[in-house]
Amino acid sequence: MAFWQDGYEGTTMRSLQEATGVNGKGLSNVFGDKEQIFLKALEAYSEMYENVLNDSFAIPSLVAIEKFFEGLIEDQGTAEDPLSNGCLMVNTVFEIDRASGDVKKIVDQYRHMFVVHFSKSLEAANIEGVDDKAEFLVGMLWGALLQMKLCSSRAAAVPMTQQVLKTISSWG
Amino acid sequence: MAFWQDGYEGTTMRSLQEATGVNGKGLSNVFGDKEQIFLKALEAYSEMYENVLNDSFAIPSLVAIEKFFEGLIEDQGTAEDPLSNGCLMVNTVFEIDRASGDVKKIVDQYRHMFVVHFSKSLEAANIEGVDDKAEFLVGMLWGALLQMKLCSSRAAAVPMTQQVLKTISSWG
DNA sequence: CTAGTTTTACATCAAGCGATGTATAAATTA
DNA sequence: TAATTTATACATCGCTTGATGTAAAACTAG
Repeated sequence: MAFWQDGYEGTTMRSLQEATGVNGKGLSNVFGDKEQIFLKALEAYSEMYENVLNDSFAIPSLVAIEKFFEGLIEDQGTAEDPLSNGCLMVNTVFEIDRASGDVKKIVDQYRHMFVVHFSKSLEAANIEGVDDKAEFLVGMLWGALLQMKLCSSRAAAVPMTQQVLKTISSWG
Repeated sequence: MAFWQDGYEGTTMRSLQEATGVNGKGLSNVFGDKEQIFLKALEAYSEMYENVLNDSFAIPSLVAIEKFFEGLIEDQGTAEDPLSNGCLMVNTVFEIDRASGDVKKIVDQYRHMFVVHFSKSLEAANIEGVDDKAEFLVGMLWGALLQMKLCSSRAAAVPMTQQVLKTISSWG
């Protein structure tokens, strides 16, 4: 996705035309202006990760959480590799801070998606302080993503991820 | 600082003129082009935080680390409030990913600054696995910053920060 | 085959950008 | 005070952007 690679400002209508093969007039007629297209892209991204999380947390448990964080630092090498372009939602928050409420809303529900899955897994494991610990885990996720972004290296998040795994196992 | 508030792309030469009161020609003559001005701003920001950290970690200890994280979630309400505009360095990484090596270098040494201070404090407390734990703490810092940014609320980082404090005290 | 409609490719528009040139005002020095 | 240098205010340039208009091409229906 063009927005993922170049950001919102970095993506021009012309580059969108090249990337999609759809003509400029066609893009405008079907989707509307640039912001509308971007919102569609955000929604598509969110849905994609919703499917991924539904899969990872099909059986809510501590093991699911551990597997999730282990997966973070594994070299995926795919187009969806968070390292290559980062998380589109996180990128978006930083780029269009003052953006329309629509963007904020989509990002918020994206964040909430992680909180819910973490909470369910913690609950299933009969752990106390579910809400706080879920927030902690989400924070760790952001930390790992940022660490990888800052260092341009997936390995940079290994030490902190290992510490998280230790903490999680101390809960069980 | 204008770059802090509006980002690199969002800051125009004209807004810089208004903000500084310095004329456009003067800005160009003294600093050079826009990127040079931005690099100067980054360096100034880094130096500012260098002083803050030197102060906070004047006496390297676990207590210093704890105080640092407690300070994160306290309402500062100042112009340097990380919540208002976020961390300039983090913002920069997201905005100009493909930027010149100069930017990357400054951001890297900024990150390193935190690692060093955390490491020294952990060493002073005679804790094993200093390097990994320092990386963990830095990751937690990014996580807290991002959490605050995503939720537009300093309080949003409270649960995870408390968990970090628990983890730290478990080391001591 | 032809008339009507949709899709495509390209041109064009106003606006905003960074950068620079050009006169005027201020300051400094002899 | 007069001459020279420095600093300021404003205009302008070339470029890129998002958006839209226009004309040619492709497709569809009768």
